Amino acid sequence: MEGRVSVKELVEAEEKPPHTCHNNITDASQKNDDILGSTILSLSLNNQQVQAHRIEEQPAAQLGLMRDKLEEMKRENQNLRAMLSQITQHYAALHNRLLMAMQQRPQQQSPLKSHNLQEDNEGDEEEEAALPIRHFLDIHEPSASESNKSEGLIPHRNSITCTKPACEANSNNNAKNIESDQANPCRKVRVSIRTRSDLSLIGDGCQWRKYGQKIAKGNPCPRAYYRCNLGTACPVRKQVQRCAKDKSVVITSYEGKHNHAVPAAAAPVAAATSAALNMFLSGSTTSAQGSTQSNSGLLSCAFASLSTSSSCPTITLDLTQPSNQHMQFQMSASSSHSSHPFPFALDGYDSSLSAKNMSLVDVISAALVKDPSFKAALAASISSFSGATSLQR
DNA sequence: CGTCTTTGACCGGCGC
DNA sequence: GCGCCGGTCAAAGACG
Repeated sequence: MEGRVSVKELVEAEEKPPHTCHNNITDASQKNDDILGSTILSLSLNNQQVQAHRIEEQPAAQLGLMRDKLEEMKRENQNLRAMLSQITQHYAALHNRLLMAMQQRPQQQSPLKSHNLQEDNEGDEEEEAALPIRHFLDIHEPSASESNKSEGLIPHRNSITCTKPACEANSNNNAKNIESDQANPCRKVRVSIRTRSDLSLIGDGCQWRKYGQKIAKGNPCPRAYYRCNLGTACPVRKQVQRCAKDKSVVITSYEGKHNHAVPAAAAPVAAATSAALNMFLSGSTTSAQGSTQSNSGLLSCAFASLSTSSSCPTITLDLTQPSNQHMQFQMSASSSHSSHPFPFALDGYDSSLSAKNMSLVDVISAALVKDPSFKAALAASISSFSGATSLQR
């Protein structure tokens, strides 16, 4: 049924600006209207044919079937319209917040002033609501030493966070970093995908250029560094390393968001990572106003326990769990002891897929197609994750 | 010859 | 201040 909005379309829509998303759903709604029209037309044509040929058997049953289909499509149309209005509302709210943030930004040009301002305004909800970007920059507290060493994951450094008095002396350097990171805030969150594969590099549809390799401490397997080779100066980077504990497990970590159109083959992975980043960002802004939906208590607790050794937030999609035929979805802060499985399981996901050396695209596509709630759960968990991070402040 | 990979050097952050 | 470590750079080599 070409008028229906597929999971892939929704995922792609997530990456696009709200107005594009709006247009997509409007288009889909229009498509459904068209289909409704053509169905009614074919229904009447069928009726004419039925009358013309005087077919006595089955017309009633056939008519009833088509009426059912019509009703189903009407319901779907209503759902789409509801989604459309919801997205319109969300877009308006986000747009307002963006405008507020833009208005406030000129006041924080001096980083030292900004830092002091942050301290001075603790508890001032109105002020915090107006500074979503700084919220995002401040919530990440890297800890280089306590990283996810057992899994071969490394913390992402954040030169912005300034918690030590000595750090204030370097506020000029931090100013540069703040500027650069505001220009590229997407590198704050890492999306890590664990898959079981014999291949050294799992295809994900994108074109990568290797720019380095290191043997990290605590893991004899080398870690390879890749940079996205599509588009000009694409900020997306990826790290590939085998798990120290289980060498059949490949950990692929993505950082950043593509600044160009990704090939269709890479869309599922790009969408998963991009959606994670987008929702982390939007969740962060939402949490600034204290209205984050904290619908994942376990997850919030998991992150809340990280307050002492928090580091680069990592969203882990574990596609290696063969035991329960579920896809494990967890979020961590690059700290093995503090990462807890997220209580979401994707029913029907065949974990044997990953054992067949499928590409990440295949695995994630399968996951997204088999259960659309996967994406919804991803969104919800990220929202609560970012909500929890702001609560730590 | 152009592109990609390899690999040692370098840089910056962090802990002691 | 020093050493460790993760991340990045860039020259050299490999490959088609």
